[in-house]
Amino acid sequence: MTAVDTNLLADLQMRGLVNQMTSPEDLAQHLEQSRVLYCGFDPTADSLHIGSLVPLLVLRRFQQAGHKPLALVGGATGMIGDPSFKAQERKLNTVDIINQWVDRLKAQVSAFIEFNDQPHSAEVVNNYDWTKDVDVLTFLRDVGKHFSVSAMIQKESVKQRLDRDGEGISFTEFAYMILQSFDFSELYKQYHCSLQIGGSDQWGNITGGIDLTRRQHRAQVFGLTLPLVTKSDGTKFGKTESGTIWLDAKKTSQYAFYQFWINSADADVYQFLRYFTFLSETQMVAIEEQDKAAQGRPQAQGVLATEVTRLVHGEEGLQAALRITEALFSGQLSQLTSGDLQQLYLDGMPASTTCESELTLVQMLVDSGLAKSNKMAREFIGNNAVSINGEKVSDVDAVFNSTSGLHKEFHVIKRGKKLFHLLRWQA
RNA sequence: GGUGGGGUUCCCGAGUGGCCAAAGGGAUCAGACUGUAAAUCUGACGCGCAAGCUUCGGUGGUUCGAAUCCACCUCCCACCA
Repeated sequence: MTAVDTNLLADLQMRGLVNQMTSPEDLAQHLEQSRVLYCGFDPTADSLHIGSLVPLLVLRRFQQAGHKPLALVGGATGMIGDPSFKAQERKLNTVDIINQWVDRLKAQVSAFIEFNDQPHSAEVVNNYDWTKDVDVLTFLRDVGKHFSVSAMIQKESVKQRLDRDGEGISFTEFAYMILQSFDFSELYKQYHCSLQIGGSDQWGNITGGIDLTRRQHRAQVFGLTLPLVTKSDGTKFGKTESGTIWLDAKKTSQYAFYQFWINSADADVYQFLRYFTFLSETQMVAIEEQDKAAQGRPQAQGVLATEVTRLVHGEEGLQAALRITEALFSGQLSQLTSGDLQQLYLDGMPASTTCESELTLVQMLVDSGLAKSNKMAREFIGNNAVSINGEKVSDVDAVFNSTSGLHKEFHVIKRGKKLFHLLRWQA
């Protein structure tokens, strides 16, 4: 029997990672032995985003404490679409696309949990495997019969949708809850899985699964939900001006990822350390104390960005992000060597190459995506928001060519305080 | 299938023949102040240097002129069956 860390629940609570759980005392006792738990991830895009980071890391926390995590990829549920707390019915994606996404998610999810020869080695499962061959009649008789529609419409997760004027819900989405419940029951049967974790919006779906498992297998299983990550200013966590922060480095570079965390607000950063890092409570308290005592910029954002970037992108990814950050925010651009700039290019700094012999500043801004239109580009220049290689440029008609660049090859374009682009002239 | 109500610029939401590129709010962006914060203040926020051009679910029509009127289509919602 694997040794189990019985402090796990206390640690999760200290971190604020417990939103709700079913029968807390029984669960605490249940977790005194190594158990199997699962969390589902639906393929709603070709990558997970940082919204899934909390559950992924909690799976890891459970595994470190000696439990066996199952990462469920929703090949079946992803075809339906979870209506929980969604304001509108969603468009269905094609089967082909969903299947591609399933493969990507499998790979992504695997990076957060350990696969080894231990009894609590992680596994990735796909609910399509046990759903695809269930025919409608069997499903309705064996599964659907256990659900009461009047109970289902009482669930908070769909209630507001039903109450909301101008919106409705299709039977397809309404049935999602049943599918997810079936997963839990099935995983209990196959793996003796006795705990499901998920975001707070999953409470209704999880309790549905607990009920079904009890009815089908006369077994007590548990649910635990994690808090929704919120920001103190009320804006949505995980979005920036440039969009969603993805876990896939091809969609959000390590540098952009690192930058996201370093821009965390003071009011949020200490909570984020608890959510997203594995630092001990003493370490985190020490950081907070020191920041309070010190004047000026706190260190917490740096610690957070470093820890999370390393968790998601590994040591190499972190170093790449740090090199770019260092060069852009604390170094003198003009002192970078040609090699340094090459490295930034390789590290994934936003960059492009041009073959033109010369370009106006306006064109450079638009081509690099730093300005959406010529008009905006002009406005930025007029506002004194643009600099090239560290020098402010306020001339709307400015023109550049390769010889005006660093090492006759590179222009570092900066718009505003934080957005950079590396333009490289093709020889 | 029937009846009624809707689809406005990123979002919410005004606008029911010209004064409408379209109120207001939110989000977002830039500048100042700062710590690559917060708060605050200023400005921008369809495209175009401009003249002007392209938008209000789609297509056609009425009109000197349409987001606004008409026809058809399409999608959504509610109720009834």
